[in-house]
Amino acid sequence: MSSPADDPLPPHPLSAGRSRPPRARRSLSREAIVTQALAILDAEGLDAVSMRRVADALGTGPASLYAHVANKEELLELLIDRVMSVVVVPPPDPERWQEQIKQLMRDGRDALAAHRDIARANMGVVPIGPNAIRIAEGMLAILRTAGVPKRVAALAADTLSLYIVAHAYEGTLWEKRLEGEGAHYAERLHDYFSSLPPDRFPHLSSMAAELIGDTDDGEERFEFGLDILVAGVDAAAKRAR
Amino acid sequence: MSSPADDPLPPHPLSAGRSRPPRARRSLSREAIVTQALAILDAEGLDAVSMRRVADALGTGPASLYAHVANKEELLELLIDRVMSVVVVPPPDPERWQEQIKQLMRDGRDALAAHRDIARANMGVVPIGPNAIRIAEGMLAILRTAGVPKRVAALAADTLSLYIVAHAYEGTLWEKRLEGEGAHYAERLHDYFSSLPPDRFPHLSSMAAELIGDTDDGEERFEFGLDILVAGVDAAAKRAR
DNA sequence: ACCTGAACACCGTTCAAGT
DNA sequence: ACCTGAACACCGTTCAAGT
Repeated sequence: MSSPADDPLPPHPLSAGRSRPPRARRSLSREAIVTQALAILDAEGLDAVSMRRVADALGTGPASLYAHVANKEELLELLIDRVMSVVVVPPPDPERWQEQIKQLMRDGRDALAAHRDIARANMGVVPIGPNAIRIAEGMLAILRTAGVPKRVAALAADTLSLYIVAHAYEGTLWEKRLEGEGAHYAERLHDYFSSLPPDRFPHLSSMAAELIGDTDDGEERFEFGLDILVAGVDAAAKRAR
Repeated sequence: MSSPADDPLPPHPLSAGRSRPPRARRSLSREAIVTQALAILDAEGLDAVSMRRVADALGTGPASLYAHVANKEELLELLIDRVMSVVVVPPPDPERWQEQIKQLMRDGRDALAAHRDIARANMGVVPIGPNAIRIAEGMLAILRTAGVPKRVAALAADTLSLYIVAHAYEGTLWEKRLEGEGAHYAERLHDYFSSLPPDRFPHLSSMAAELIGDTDDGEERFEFGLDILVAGVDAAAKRAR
């Protein structure tokens, strides 16, 4: 998960005697800090990504990071943008706009899901990094090219982004419960719903199976939301025209 | 914002000489702890709700709380359930199910919005308290009575709940930015989008006004999502039948 | 300009000891 | 059974001092 281009290299042997740049080697950089934060995120999860842990992994103290990032919030914004860099946006095709929107949303969800509970950090942030705006531009391009009015497209982009992040976050929570409380977590939840008094909770008690679903129905739940949202945007666009 | 019924009362004068219950007065209780946590939440926000602050406000140390709540997560779950207690669920009316769902979602959003950034805590939790299951039962009752199939109703309840919490949380973030960076935050964001190079970001740069909206268009954004989601559930239900 | 050690003001949780 | 003081192992951030 390391990004070799970001690692500081040892001095190149052929440049040994040559004139050095005026200031000594910069052992830290934004890139190196974000790369190290990503490694910790992937290995141990978001809670392990502290200024102290990142600094420690870089062989320095937490105060040193503040020469390169304003604070932890900025570090997390940079980390999110790094994670989002893998999402590619397609050239808009008005004939297939609904499928293009869905695929972009799946890709965004996958990018977040590939890095533990990074989605939790994304919840608390107005994403404004280079990749965030690149993806937002791509989503707006698909909607506008398909004839969705400006205001509807803007509202839709907002709602769709919210759904991606919220669903990715919900998925990590589910995983956390499963690993934390053993594989019987879903089973215990199912039993709890089933055991509710049917006179007061007729629906909850009889719908335990549907509410819990399989252990691995996150994909179906995500697609259900995708269908609903994209169909809703289509309807809103037609209404607005 | 205090709930007098939860405050420990001084000994009643008429009961002065009577036989006391076997153990000394219990100065702490779940109810008192949650009430104090709610007061701190309302006064200073979620970040101020720490075990130490709550204990301090109750005149004791943090360790004392652990006799009544398992950990901070449980305290936050109890707090969320307290906040949700104001939401009332209507008797299902199949003729008006879409409006009933929307109103229930507005009420849930309002309950969260009335207590600072409590929505952030709600993001990280599978709500299972008495009020959470009461509201879930009410939502499922509306959907099922209107003829929505079980599986669709279960998926819809999940997606709708996610939207309520995610939108409430997004709203608190916006407020935090506005108060933290002054009223010019929206203006600066608008200028940033406008200033993006139009050749690379034609849509973002030309849609700044639509994307930022008025300072107070949270209500419109929420209603937009409500329309889309409820219409989408209706379509999915019809497809499934 | 960049980096550092040390400190400040906090966290959640545990545990032995008290009543 | 309930409560407590003290400690453990952490946090993010600041600041004077170094180079």
